[in-house]
Amino acid sequence: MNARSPATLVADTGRGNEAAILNAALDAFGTAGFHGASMRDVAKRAGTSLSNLYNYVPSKSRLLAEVLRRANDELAARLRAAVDDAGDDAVSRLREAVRAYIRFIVEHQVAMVVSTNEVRYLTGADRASLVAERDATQAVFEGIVAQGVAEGAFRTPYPDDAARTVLTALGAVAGWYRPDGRLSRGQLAEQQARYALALLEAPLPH
Amino acid sequence: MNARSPATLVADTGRGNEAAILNAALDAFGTAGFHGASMRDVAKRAGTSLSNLYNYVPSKSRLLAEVLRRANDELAARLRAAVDDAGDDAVSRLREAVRAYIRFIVEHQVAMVVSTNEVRYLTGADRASLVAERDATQAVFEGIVAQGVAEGAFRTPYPDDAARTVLTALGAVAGWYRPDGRLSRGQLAEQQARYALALLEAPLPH
Amino acid sequence: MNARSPATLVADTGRGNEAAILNAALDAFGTAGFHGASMRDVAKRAGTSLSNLYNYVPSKSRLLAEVLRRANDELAARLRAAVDDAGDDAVSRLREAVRAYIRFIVEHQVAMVVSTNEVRYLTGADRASLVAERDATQAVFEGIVAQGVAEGAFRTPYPDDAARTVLTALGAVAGWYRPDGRLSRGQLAEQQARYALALLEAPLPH
Amino acid sequence: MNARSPATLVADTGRGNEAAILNAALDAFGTAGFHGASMRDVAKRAGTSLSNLYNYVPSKSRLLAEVLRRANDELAARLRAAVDDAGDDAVSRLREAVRAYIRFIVEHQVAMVVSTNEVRYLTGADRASLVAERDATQAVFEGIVAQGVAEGAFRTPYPDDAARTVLTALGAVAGWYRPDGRLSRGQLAEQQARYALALLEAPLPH
DNA sequence: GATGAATGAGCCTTCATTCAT
DNA sequence: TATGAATGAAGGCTCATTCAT
Repeated sequence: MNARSPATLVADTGRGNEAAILNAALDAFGTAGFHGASMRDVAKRAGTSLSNLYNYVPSKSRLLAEVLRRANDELAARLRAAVDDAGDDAVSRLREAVRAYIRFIVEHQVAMVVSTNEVRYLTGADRASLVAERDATQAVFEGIVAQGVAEGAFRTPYPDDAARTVLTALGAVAGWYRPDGRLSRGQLAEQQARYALALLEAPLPH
Repeated sequence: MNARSPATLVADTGRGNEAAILNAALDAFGTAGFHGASMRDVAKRAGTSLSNLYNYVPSKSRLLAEVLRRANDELAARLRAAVDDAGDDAVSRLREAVRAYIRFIVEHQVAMVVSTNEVRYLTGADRASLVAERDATQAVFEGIVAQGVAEGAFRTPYPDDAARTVLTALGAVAGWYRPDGRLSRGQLAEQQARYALALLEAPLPH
Repeated sequence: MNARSPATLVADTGRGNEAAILNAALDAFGTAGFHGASMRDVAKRAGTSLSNLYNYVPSKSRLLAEVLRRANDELAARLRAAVDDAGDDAVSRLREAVRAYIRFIVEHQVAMVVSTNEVRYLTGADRASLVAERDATQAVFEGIVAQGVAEGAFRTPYPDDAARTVLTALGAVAGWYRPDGRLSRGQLAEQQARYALALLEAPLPH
Repeated sequence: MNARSPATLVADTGRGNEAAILNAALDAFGTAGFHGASMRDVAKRAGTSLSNLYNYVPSKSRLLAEVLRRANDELAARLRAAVDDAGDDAVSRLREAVRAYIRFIVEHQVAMVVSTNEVRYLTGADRASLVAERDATQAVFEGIVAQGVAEGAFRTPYPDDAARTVLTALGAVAGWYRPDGRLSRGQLAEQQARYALALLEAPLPH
C-alpha cells in the first residue's frame, strides 16, 4: 500500500542498532500508525529481537517521542539554515523556507507524515516539548510574515493565522507527494511558494 | 485531552441504539484514534454492552467505514446545497462552499477530524468507496475553480492543485478550531474565504 | 469438503419448523462437530432465526440428544424389522442385519457419522439413555452371534467382542462411503456381510 | 469423564515447555475434542500461561496438527519396525503389525483417540500431509495383505478394502480399551490378530 | 548487547441463552 | 410462533513489557 522507500531519517549513531531501530519505528508508525504498529513490527523491521529493543528505548511511547524529536530537529535546523542563508527581505526568506520545507518532505516523507499524524499520541513531557519545538518552527514563519507585513510586502489582514495556514498546506504535501509524480521537486517548491505568497497577499508578480 | 462536547453526527435512526453507537464510535475514534480505541470503549460510550454492538455493526472496521460514510455524505450534501443556492459566479460559489464547509466543521468537528485522520485504516471496498466520494467532493471545488479561471476571476496557474490545497487548508481548521476561540463562526468563514480567494489569485479587493 | 446432500433424517412432524431444525442440526453437527457448530449455524441452515430455535429445543445439548435419539431409533427399528423378517438361522439373520445397517448408512450417512462422533458430548440422562439404546442394538448382534455359535455356524472363540467388532466395522463405513463410489449399495452390503461372517469364523463358502 | 492417566506422547524435547504443551494439548483435545478444548485449558494443563503457549505454537490448529503428526510418526515407526523384524511370511508380518498397533494403543491411547476423532478439523496443508502419512500406514497393511493373497495365505476377495477394515477395527480398540479391563495386553493383541486373520480369510487354525 | 521465554492485561469477536415485542 | 436486541462469559490471539541467561 505504501511504496515509499524505507525511511532513513536517522544515520548510524555509532551505537549498535540504534539507527536501525529508530528508522524501523518510523516506518512502522508510518505504515500502521502508532497504535496499529507493534513493538514486534518494529523489531522485525529493525532486524533484531523484540526484547533487544528495550536495550535502546525504554518504552513504545518514548520510541515515538524520540523519532518525532529527531524529525522535528532536522526540519527545524534546515529551516533555520535556509532562512539565515536567504536575502534580507521577507519574500526571499519565505521562498527559501518553503524550499527547505519541501526538500525535507521529499527526503523524509514518512517522517513528515508520522510527525503530522502521530503527535497526538504523545503524552506528558514528551508532548509538551515537541509542541514547544513546533511552536518555535511556527514562530519562524510568523516572524517572516510579520516582517513582510511591516515591509508592505504582504498585505494579509490576518498575519499569524495565515502563517499557520501556510504551514498546514506545506505539511499536507507529505500526504500526497510521490517521487514519480507530475512535478519535479523544484516545481513543487515553486508552486507551493506561489501559493504561500498569494495567500499572504503579496502583490504580483511573484 | 479532548474537551469538545460529544459528537452527534447521527440523529436517531429509529433503530434502537444505532445512532448512539455510531456517535459513540465517532467520539472514541476521535479521542484515541481507530487503533487506540477499543470496541469496549465504544460500547461504554454508547451505554450498551460490548457484544450488543455486533447486533448493529459487523466489525470494528465496518464501524469506522459507516461513520466516515455518514460524515462524508453530510458534508457533501451541504456543499452541494450551498453551491446550488449561491449565485452563478465562481466567487460567490466558492464563498458559499467555504461557508458551508466551515459550518460543517463547527457543528461536526470530531467527524471532520476522524474523517481526516482515520481514513487510512479503511481497507478494500470501504476504502475505495470513500475515496471515490471524496474525489467527488474535491471535484466540486475543482469545478468552481475551473469556472473562475475561465471567467477570469481566478488567475492561479495551477487550478486543480490549488483547489486541493484550498480543501486541505479548510479541513485543517478542524484540527485547531475551538468553540470559545478568538473568532466567531462567521469571522472564521470570512477569513478562510479570503485565504482561498487569495490563494486562487482572485484580484483584490475581495 | 463435504459433498453429501443435506440430511433429511427427520420428516415433517407437523409442528412448524421442527423437522427443518433437526435436520439442520444434523447437517451442522456433521460438518463442524458439536462444539464447532453454533446455534447460529443451525438457525441459518434451518432458515429461521436464532432465537426461534429455542421455541423448539431448550438447549444446544438437548438438540444434539434429540437428533441422536431419532437416528438411533430409526436404525434400531430397521435392524429389528430386518432380523424379524429374516429366516430363522443365524447366518440369514446376520446377513439381513448387515444389509439393513448398510441401507441406513447409505440413506442417512450424516446421521451415522454424527452418531458415532458426537455421542461423547452428551451428558447426564441424555447420555445414559442413548448408551442404553445402543447397548440394545448391540445386544441384537450379540444375540445373533450367540445363536450362531450355539448352532455351530460361527466358531469365533470371542463371541461378544466379535459382535462389537462387527458393529464397529459396519459403523465405520459411514466414514468413507460415497454415493458415487466403486461399489453399489448391494455390493457394499455383500462385502460387509462377508467380512462379518469371516470374522465370526463361519465356515466357507458363504 | 476420562479417567486415563495424562498422556505422554512427547518426551522432553530439550526446549523448555514444549513437551509439556504438546502433551497437555493431547489431553485437552482427548477430553473435550478440538473445538471443545480451549487454549486456556491447554495452558492450564501444561502449567504455563495462555500467552506463553504462543511462544511455542503459532495457533490452535497448528497445535493440533503438531500433536497428530507426532502421534502418527510414532505409530508409523513402530509398525515399520515390527514388520521389518517379523518373519518373511504375510501371516507373521500381519501378526506383528497388529501386536505393534495394539502396543501403541495401550501406551498412547489418548493419542490414538485424538488421531481418529480430530483429524477432520485439520485444514489445508496440515490436513493433506497427515492424510498422506496415514495413507502410507495403510499401504503397509495393504502390502501385507497383497503378499498374503499372493502366497495363498489370505483368500479374501477384496484385499484392499479388507486391509482398511482391519485397520479400522484396530483403531477402534482405542475407543473402549481400559487398562484394568478383562483382557491383558497380550490377550488383546492375540484376539485382534485372530479377527484380522479371520477377516482376511486365512485358513484355520490360526 | 542480545536472546527466547514468560507474564498479565487487553484485543476483536462469537458463544449459548434470554427477553420484550 | 417468530423476531431483533440484549447479556455475560468465553473464544483465540496479540500486546507492551520483563526476566534469566
